[in-house]
Amino acid sequence: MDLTDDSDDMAPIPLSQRAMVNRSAPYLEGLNAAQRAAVETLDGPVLLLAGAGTGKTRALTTRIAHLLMLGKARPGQILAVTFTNKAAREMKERIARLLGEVVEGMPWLGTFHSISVKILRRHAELIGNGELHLKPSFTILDTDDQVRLLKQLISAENLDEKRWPARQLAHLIDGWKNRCLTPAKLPKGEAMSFDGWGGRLYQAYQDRLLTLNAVDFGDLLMHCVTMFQAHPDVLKQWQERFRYILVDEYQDTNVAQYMWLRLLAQAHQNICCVGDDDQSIYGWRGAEVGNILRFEKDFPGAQVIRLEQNYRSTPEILSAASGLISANAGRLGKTLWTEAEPGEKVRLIGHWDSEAEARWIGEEIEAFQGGHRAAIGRVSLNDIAILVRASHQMRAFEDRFMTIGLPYRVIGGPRFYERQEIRDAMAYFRLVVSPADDLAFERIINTPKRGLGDKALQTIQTVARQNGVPLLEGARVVIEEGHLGGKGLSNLRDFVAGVGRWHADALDDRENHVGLAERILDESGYTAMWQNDKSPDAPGRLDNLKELVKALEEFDNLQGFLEHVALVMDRDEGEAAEEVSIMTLHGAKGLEFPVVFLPGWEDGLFPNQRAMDENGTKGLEEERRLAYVGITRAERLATISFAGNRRLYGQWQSSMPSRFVDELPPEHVEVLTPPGLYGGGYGAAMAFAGANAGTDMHNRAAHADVYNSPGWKRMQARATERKAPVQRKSITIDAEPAARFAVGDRVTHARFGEGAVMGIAEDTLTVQFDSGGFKNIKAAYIQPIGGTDDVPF
DNA sequence: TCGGATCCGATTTTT
DNA sequence: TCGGATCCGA
Repeated sequence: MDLTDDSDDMAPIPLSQRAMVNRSAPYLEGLNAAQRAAVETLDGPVLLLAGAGTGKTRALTTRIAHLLMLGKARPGQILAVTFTNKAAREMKERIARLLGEVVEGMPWLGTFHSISVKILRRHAELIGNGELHLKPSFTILDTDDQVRLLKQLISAENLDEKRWPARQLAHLIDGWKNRCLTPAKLPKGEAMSFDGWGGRLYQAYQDRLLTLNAVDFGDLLMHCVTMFQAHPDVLKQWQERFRYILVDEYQDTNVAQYMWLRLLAQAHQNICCVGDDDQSIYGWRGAEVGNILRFEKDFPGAQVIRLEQNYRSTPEILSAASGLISANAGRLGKTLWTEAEPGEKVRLIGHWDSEAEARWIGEEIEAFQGGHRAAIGRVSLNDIAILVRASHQMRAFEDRFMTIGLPYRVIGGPRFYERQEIRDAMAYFRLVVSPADDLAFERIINTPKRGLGDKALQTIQTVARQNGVPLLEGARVVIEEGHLGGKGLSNLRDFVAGVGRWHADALDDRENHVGLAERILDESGYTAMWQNDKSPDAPGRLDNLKELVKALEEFDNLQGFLEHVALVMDRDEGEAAEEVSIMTLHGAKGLEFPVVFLPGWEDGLFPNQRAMDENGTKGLEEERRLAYVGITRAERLATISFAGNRRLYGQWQSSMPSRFVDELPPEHVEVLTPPGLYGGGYGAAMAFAGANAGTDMHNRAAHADVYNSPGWKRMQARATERKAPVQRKSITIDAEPAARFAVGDRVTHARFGEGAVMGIAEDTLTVQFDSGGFKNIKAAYIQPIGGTDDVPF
């Protein structure tokens, strides 16, 4: 990447184009009043509250086009931030379309991370710890490398991996960096995390990153913010550059991103944040709804524009979703409306078990294909989505659809660049391009098996450290000085010689990098490793490797490819075939489908038990927003379902319909009679009871009486005689101080059973359950044994 | 060093 | 149930 050339950023729009704008602005036609205001209120802070399906992306991209056309800013002076690469790509395409491909790209339209990288590369030397400084060529560590590095540091401190798992530490560090905090600045309770080792390991980790000239994802944002804070002159330069700032999905910003934005927006104050507090579903990874709620305080004089006309869904779907979300407190409040023709009510159906649920949905989809639903019209499989809360729910559908031969695609599985074989191959390329990449070296030194295990690696590491050189260099010394013997030695010699040879070839301009990549994989024996592998997925992996090599064609050299992959970890989504989409609710955000199935609405699964245990009312509300997101994905028909019994971890568990079912406004919901329950309540009830009796007798939850659940009663009542539904207030559990507990107390939890309190932090208890394992749970969900406190559970 | 046996734990996931 | 991490014997 060229670090100095700004000419592209600053290219003005050709005069002729601007002249055209003065005559007319065709892209403004067809916008409603609110959208138009969102586009034309250009100066000063703007908060755009855009409900689901209200044309937010259109408003946002038109706004950018308008800025350019009016000559308010050149492309290089507009900062537009998204959360995913996909969103950034889509925005670029839309802008190009609006402008008739006038503007050559938007250099500062991208994700928080990709933009931070561009900024950091120009000021890398300002980041450091006094002795060591980052170099502009720094590499970006992904989560996998991050964890491996932490593992090393943990064992270097002689800590037990079991008690202090690297993954958990990585998660903690992420959380700190999300908030631009170092362990020293953490609030009291948190500072002790990882048993007091957190701070020390954090320091060691950051130092190690500097030595490796690497940053992790969290650093990208945090370094930017700290750098801006420490160097006002640099900050000023960037503030002046970005005359207009736009932020998509503002409700998903975390504290670090919020600080980053505030710093950059301070000079011009032309910041337009677009978001929907009702669609904030990423609290668990650091998103702060508070950012959107206090926008007006942060930017005094901010204009708030609401986009409330929905263009996506039928009135029934919209009303059902609105009714549900109204149970949440502290919303900014929007009233979505639509001019769309009435359609079908949201359908609700209960099933005996998860298999029946999958079977029924499969049959429904087949019926659509047969064109049996005139009200909806012809539906292609691509128009249908099944949105689940947890990915383990997907299996039932995959199994069923496989048997009946219904084509489906699972969206969101392991990404292309996260697959083992791809990461291995990438490590080879990384090592060839930068021989000092120790993490890459460690990953592939014994892949394929070269008889170089832990012992050999340790020897190399020791020698490398003694000589102060990278591992590859250390390996050379090991060979020369003969610290290793036998087969390992000769294999190591071949490996080191190979890397040296490929490295030289990579520097040779005449060598084609695609051919080189192929040769690396062949000569190293990596391809052969999978060819000899008998497992059923080996052929697929070989295909993936071929695809990887093919992807290289689009780049000038290996270096450029690696730079791209570190940040843009996306793969092509084959849209060619007719397939039903199966994905998680989180994965469905921002998408829309004519027909949507929402299975698994059972208490414990959705709302998810753990979300409620760990975050109390807050967690429940986030689950409810997730339900809202789910329903609002549907354009014409939404079908919610729940199952009385579900196989979880190989055991049958029965559960009650979700409390969200009770919160749906009855007038917009049609209750369907489950297929197995024709012929009267008794037979059906017996079937249910039988299923319950057959489950684990020791599991108290298994005996929960499905028929006493309000959701179920209501279903029965309405299916037979259309009585007014039993209205139940949703259970709200206020965060309760943990004061009534002390460490060592015996306690009980509705799901996990009995245990002992091991730690207390604010209103959260760490409990070791007799069934094994620690859990962090809000005190409100825990009952002291022998106590009389009434816990609503 | 490597492979098979065994034990453990199990949301959501982008960059 | 199933995938992984870990343990242990050859």
